[in-house]
Amino acid sequence: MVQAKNTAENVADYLRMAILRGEIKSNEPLRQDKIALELGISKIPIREALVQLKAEGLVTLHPNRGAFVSTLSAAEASEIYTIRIALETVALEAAIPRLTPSMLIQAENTLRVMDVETDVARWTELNWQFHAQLYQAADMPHLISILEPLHVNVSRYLVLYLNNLGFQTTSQNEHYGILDACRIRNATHALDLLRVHLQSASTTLATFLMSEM
Amino acid sequence: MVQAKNTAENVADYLRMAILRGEIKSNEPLRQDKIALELGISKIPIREALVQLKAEGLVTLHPNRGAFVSTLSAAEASEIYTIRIALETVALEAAIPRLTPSMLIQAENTLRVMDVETDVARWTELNWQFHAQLYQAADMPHLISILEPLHVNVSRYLVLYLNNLGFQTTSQNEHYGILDACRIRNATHALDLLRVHLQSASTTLATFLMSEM
DNA sequence: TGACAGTAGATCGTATACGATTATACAATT
DNA sequence: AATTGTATAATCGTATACGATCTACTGTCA
Repeated sequence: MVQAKNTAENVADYLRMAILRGEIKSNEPLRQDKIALELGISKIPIREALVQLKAEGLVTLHPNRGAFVSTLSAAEASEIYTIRIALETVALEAAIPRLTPSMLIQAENTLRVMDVETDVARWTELNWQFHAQLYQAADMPHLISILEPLHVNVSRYLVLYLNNLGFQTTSQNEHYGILDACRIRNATHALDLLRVHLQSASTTLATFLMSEM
Repeated sequence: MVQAKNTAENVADYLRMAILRGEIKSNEPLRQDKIALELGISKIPIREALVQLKAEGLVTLHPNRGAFVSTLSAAEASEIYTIRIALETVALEAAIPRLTPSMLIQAENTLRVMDVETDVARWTELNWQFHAQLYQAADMPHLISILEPLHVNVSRYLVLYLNNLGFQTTSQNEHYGILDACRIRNATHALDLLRVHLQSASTTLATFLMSEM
């Protein structure tokens, strides 16, 4: 059954996408009246959407002053990756013995699509899709629901420099390596590769964030 | 600066406490009109509070049907503890080299208060306070903000059987052990004790939840 | 000139009102 | 008896309206 979404959830999706695609930049205010006018609705569902986005870490709410797109400091980015490494290794470890052949094929298909995807925002979506497909087998929905916003929160910065470097190629090689290790059920190796994969993304992002500020 | 809270946040605090103290039981509906009448306010801030509590995992929202206090299955409880073990060991490891003497004394004071606390709801609050005091030194606010709702979400079940067993005594012994290991900066030992501590809480809770359902 | 008070406009926060959706009770039908 | 249909009540969702708060600007006074 597909849950019918109310207006607030649709607004949250709309704003999340706008933030992710960089259409609304860091520290920019999200004016309730303005968004309401834009979407042709009232402020009520927008306020609820903002509470939701606050929980995801995408916006910061200042009482009586409004909502602002949150900024990620280098320290915060590194903290998020530390959390991701801790949780994603747990997820992958639990997943590996449960991965079915069809799951592995689906994950590989995602990588194939990523190989030829040029839109960076879409590429980061697929990036999470690949990881999530593997973690799905762990059957830990709560863990996934914690990981997803963490991924979203850093990926909006990743898109800013993805074009420049050979990051995508390196990242893809690491992805194929992880997938191969999963296929032969070599958990130790898969976890090592995943740690290196996330760690390298972490340092790349931290370096980028420091150079910007 | 102490953030001035708006009505929605106060409502969230009020409802969270009511759920935690068992005044509103699992699966019970949270009627917007009823709560609004009770508190003498309108539904608008209540709806925002419910979105917040949904993010914390305390309530489940069904579109057009209302909000209900969420239930924890044995599987979900065990998943939450798996997440907590992964994250709390990371936090404690980062914290140990940074713990100051005054922090250690404050944590010990919390344990002393717990020794004589008879109200179980208050005891679980202090329990989290003890853990959080240690983790604070890690300087990882995002990690703490993920851990807190996880702790809150299981503690409302812990209070249901805390009275019966010798759980509190065992738990306190483990707490003092962890604190001692922190004091002598023996990270390996502290992490081992923490893992055992959480694991035993996990199995106790899982057993309890299965016997209830 | 610089600090401050006062005011106007922008924006937020929430009470009220009402249409939309869902639940309930009960009659009609098979 | 079980099922379907319908009226009614309960509840949710959101638009509108307005008071409260904040921001920016202006003019006053030292």
